[in-house]
Amino acid sequence: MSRQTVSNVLNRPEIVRPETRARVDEVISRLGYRRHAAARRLRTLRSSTIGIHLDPYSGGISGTVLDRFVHALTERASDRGMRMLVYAAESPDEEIQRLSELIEGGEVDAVVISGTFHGDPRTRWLRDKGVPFVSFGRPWGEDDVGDPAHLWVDVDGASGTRDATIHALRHGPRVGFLGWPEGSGTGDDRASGWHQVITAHGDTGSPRVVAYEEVHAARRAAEPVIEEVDAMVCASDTLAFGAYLAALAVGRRDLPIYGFDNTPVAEALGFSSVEQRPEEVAKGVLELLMGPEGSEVSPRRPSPGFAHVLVQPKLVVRQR
Amino acid sequence: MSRQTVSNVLNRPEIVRPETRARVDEVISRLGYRRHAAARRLRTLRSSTIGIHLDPYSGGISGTVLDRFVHALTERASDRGMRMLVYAAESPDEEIQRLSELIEGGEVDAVVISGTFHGDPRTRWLRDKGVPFVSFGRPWGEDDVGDPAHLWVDVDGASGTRDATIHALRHGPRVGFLGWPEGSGTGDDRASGWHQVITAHGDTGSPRVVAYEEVHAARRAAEPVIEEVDAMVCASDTLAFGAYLAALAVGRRDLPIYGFDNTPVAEALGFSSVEQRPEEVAKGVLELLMGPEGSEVSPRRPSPGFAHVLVQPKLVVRQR
DNA sequence: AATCAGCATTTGAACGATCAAATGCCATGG
DNA sequence: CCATGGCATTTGATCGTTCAAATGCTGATT
Repeated sequence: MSRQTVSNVLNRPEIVRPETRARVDEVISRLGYRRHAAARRLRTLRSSTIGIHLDPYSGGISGTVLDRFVHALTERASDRGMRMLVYAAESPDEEIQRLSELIEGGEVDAVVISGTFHGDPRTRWLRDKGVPFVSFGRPWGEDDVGDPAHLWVDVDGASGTRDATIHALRHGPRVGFLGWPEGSGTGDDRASGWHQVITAHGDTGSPRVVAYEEVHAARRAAEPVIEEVDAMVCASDTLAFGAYLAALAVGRRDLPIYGFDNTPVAEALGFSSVEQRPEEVAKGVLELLMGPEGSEVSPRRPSPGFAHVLVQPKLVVRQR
Repeated sequence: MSRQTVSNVLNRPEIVRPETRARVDEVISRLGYRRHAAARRLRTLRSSTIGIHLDPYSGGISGTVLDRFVHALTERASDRGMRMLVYAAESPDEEIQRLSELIEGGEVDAVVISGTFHGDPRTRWLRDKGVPFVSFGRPWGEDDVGDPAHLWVDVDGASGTRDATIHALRHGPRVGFLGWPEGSGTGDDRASGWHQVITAHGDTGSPRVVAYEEVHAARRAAEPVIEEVDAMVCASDTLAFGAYLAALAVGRRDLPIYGFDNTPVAEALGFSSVEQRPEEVAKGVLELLMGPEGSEVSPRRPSPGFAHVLVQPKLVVRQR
């Protein structure tokens, strides 16, 4: 029995005669043989590993979304014979440093980055190096959106707030919006969903207020409008938490509130929230990197139709 | 210039003549050379990688502790020239399956497991295989505690609730405790800290109630006692959240509450909480695996004094 | 001047797998 | 009976690094 036949049984079983294959399989399981990953990597020059950045802990309520995403990705990658290697970096520059160690050392075949912004140096660096990568989050720069060299997966925020707003209108015509200050791609996207539905409904006076991603800032922002609305749609669960406290303070315990991210807090306080579906995002990421079925990172193909995935979020309705 | 000299510059620079070293360094940075990780792993039979399990997302508020721990571990491992590989598994049996792939394939040199329990099959399997591992969390079986073959790092829960209770006594003598049903090592440990302080204080009537780790269960459990206490100490932020809602419901908005884990919710609601200090836990894990300074996983040494690390948590006091 | 110690550097082999090409085997057909 | 083709299996080379041992160099000692 030769090395190569064993190798064939493991990598291309269909070319080995069934009886030979069975014999090899038997010996493999009897001896408990496992092929050595490093030797395989050396020979194939593939690591079958995907790198992913762990954001610095920011302390936010919505931090769980990224963790759920990492988890989902780990599960799905495992199904495709891939491993996930995590790395930490505090700044984009440090991240490029880490990336270059990982890529040039052959430790990862591809990377997943998140929190991309317009003019992100990581994006440029990765593209220049020819490294396969996907970002969780749109680049939010007009030139990049149609660019098939930059693969991305994102959640359709506008669709989420649209659904929330439509549902909120059941409780009355005045549906307020509590969002982030203008200028962030994600924030403006979420605001637009509310705005579309409200204007389509002929409304002009529903209040819109803004606050930074912090519970008490959100509460203060919500207070002036909380008594005059029938429901509040918010850009995040953190903001929704603030709105909840504001409503409580004026005795409107049952004011319908809609958050975003469906965090444990939304569940605990019992307000509705838009679920980002990290599992779907993870699925999209792997499809972009490896194709619909593949078990290795495929070279970037330039078909614009398959460069992006926009996940439809799902409104989770809760009664209080 | 020979291969080996370059290798020496990278691995044992002190044995290379300084001028030669400088020349090699110059060429390395000029060519942007990086050694190929897989080849190194193959030759040394070390992967310089540590595996860590990602728990299935349970939706709890306190899930953030483990994520912070993973993050801290990733940062510190990187400082020591180590990488972190994450894997997912739904059950102990599946986890053993994953572990055996990773270990026997030479993908990891050591693993970190969490949530260990008495008679945990993972522990036994790892020990039988001779795999270096550390658990985050005590095994909670008497025979294992003194066993230097099972390295562990844990947070001193009793110390945390002790600090919280001592602080709570400033607000009055009746300090209640909201914990988990008896039988879990961690839960009983945290309860004991409160109990020690309360009895040392000569108290006999301070109420103790229990609930499962869920906000509304906690709220219902807290309701019957919430009016008769001067403060509440809780075994987790989830429980504390429930106590907070119970206090709010009876108009005791300012009742001092002490949680555990110092999650974003504690910060948002402004109650005190015991911080687990995941960074210290991560530091302890690496010290057990690699020694105080080393840059590779060291063979298990049998000195009982260095088999365990008990991290002192820190009470974060908040005013409302 | 020749020998030797001590250190710096180079050489040959090996880690365990896969790739590409060569070989062996069997049935078929001239 | 031997050549041919097609498929299954084996052989030789290689991936990039480090280990162990050999070699080369320098300066001090005999």
